[in-house]
Amino acid sequence: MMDVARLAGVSHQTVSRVLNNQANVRPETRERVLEAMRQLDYRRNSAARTLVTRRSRTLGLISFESTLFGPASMVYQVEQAAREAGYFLTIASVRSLDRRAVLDAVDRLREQSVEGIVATAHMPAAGEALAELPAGLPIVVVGLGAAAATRPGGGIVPSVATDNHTGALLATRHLVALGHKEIRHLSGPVDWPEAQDRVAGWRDVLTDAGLPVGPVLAGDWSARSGYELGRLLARDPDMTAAFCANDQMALGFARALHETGRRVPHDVSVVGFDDVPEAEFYLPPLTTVRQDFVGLGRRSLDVLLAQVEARDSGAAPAGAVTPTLITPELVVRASTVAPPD
Amino acid sequence: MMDVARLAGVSHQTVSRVLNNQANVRPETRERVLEAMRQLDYRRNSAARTLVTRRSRTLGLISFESTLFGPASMVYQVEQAAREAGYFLTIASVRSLDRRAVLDAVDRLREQSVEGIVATAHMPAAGEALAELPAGLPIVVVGLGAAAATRPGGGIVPSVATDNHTGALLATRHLVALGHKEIRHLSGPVDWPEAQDRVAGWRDVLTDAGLPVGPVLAGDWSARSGYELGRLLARDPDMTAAFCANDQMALGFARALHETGRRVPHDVSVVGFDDVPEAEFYLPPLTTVRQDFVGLGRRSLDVLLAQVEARDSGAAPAGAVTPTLITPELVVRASTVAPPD
DNA sequence: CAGTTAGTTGTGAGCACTAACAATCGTTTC
DNA sequence: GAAACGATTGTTAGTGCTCACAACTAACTG
Repeated sequence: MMDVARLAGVSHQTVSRVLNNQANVRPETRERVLEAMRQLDYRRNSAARTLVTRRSRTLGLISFESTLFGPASMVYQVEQAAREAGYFLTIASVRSLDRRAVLDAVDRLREQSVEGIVATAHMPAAGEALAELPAGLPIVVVGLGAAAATRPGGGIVPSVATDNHTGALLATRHLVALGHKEIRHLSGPVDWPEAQDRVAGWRDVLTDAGLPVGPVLAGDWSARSGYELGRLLARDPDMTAAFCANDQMALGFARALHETGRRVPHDVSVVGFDDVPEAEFYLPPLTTVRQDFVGLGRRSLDVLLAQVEARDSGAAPAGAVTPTLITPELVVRASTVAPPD
Repeated sequence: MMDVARLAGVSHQTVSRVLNNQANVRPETRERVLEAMRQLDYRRNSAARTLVTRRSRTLGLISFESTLFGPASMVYQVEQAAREAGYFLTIASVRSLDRRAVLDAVDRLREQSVEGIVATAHMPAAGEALAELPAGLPIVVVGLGAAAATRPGGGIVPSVATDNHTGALLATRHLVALGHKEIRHLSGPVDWPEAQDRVAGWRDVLTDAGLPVGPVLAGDWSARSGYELGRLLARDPDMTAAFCANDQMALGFARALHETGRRVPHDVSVVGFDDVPEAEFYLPPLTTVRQDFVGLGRRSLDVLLAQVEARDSGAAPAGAVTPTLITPELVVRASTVAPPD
């Protein structure tokens, strides 16, 4: 910085002013400084800046180590939104979602002095861990949904999620409307709030319609788990439709049905959840519930930045923040038809 | 830090020594300091540390904004490897792979004073952009493969990639061995080195076997592009097999064949590339070439850290680094059989 | 018992930057 | 024409940490 100042014939403070786009610098001086910067290929040392301003302009992302479409797109959405707001993004991935792993990740990010954290970590253990955090640290949890966690201060951990309950409603009602009576559900891991909300939505529709509610078979979001549950369920002669907790499980499920001689959709209708880009090209093309992952990412960053800025301007942290829910949308394709006869 | 020192009754320097696990601190003093840290929930200010040591202990990842399985798993692999080596990871995603976008991303990372960059950016424009970087900045490109870029200093941009040529060889030979004569190829975007290498492998096998080499149909890695090319190719009555540039394209391709009444694998055999977790559950389960994404991520970080450490210890940067290639593996499933009659 | 040594702890400077204040200059106002 | 003002630029201090070096302590040597 001194070098730039010397070359431009000004003081380092003027260089700083130019760097931060402050007013009150004569245009020609500004130009001289910019030219000097260009010549020296200067770029500011953000460590020094962070040190003195006490603002790192960095956000942290805690991401469950998953290559599923949802979490993966979240990374990019959040980074892009962060960049547009002038923040850097550091990531901390976690292999498992137990309390310890999540707290470790938070610690790593805190050491980096991030100004806020986006956590795409869903299990209750994760929620609890996050609730334990120092009250000052802005955070938003993606996907916690209705199961919002309360923090020691009494506030709620702000969260943004797809309205999974409504999504499940949409999917199940669609099957009911087609005339199905025996509608099964392949759920995600029972301790994930997302999975729970989808189970609840499915159950609510069946109960309202006076239809039998079968046992819930839980998988782990993977196609393999859908396949394995499918092999089990294929023995159930009454089933004419199934709502799967995500598209991958639906894929595995359809494959298992196919192997056991039951055709999709003629014998069994299948609905997924997510609408991954491939779902349209499955055989048959999958009816599914589309989540707005782009909106989820953007919205969560909005919520986070609101906290960051509130803290920065010394405002009291907003009290009870209600969880933000984003409504998903049913996409009807070829995997669902009326039941046979 | 001063607070900790005061509480433990030592100087700030002793606290620093404990913090950095330096020797020559009496065990009981160390314990006292650690206890004080715990009591105050102290964590070091990494900005100050970076400022004085001139080492940020942060690496940067430039990632093409893609939710494909490969790029997505790379993020986690790299983060994990970085963490284990004691580095933080900052990400900069790019929407498009033109020179400008890539250079912007590099700039953002440099402003963060990252010590090295992993770029999962593949197009020649990206390669060129990276080749222009200041010689001092450690970098590794994932996926550039044989098309290594040279830097102004004369060195080669170090790269780690799947051996795509060999992968294509494996896939195509498999089809030839089954007795196919008319083997088509659906490639990725022609300007991606990965796509080019796969095209070359396919062509080499056909030429060696004296089989006809049809036109190359280029897609964009998406299932949709596979589908669209499939609609076109379905009119080709001679075709009995196709090698697709990735699994998603293979999926779309199979769907198009199905729609036009040609059965996979009975009428047309299909091979993919990647072995995404779902490939095993496609209908039919997909024969494909498995890429070792875990190895790719780890290996690229090894290569990067070697440079970072060399620079740190003042060693001359290694001269001509040969690109590291990781050999993929053929996974035979149900989508390939001998041609009809 | 002085002199050396190794182990441990403390002191001062400086990293690159910004905030706060001080100084300069030309212009306006009365 | 002096005082006041606003715009621009400069000076100083301080951010939390590590490095280099200094200082102290206890043990050992001749």
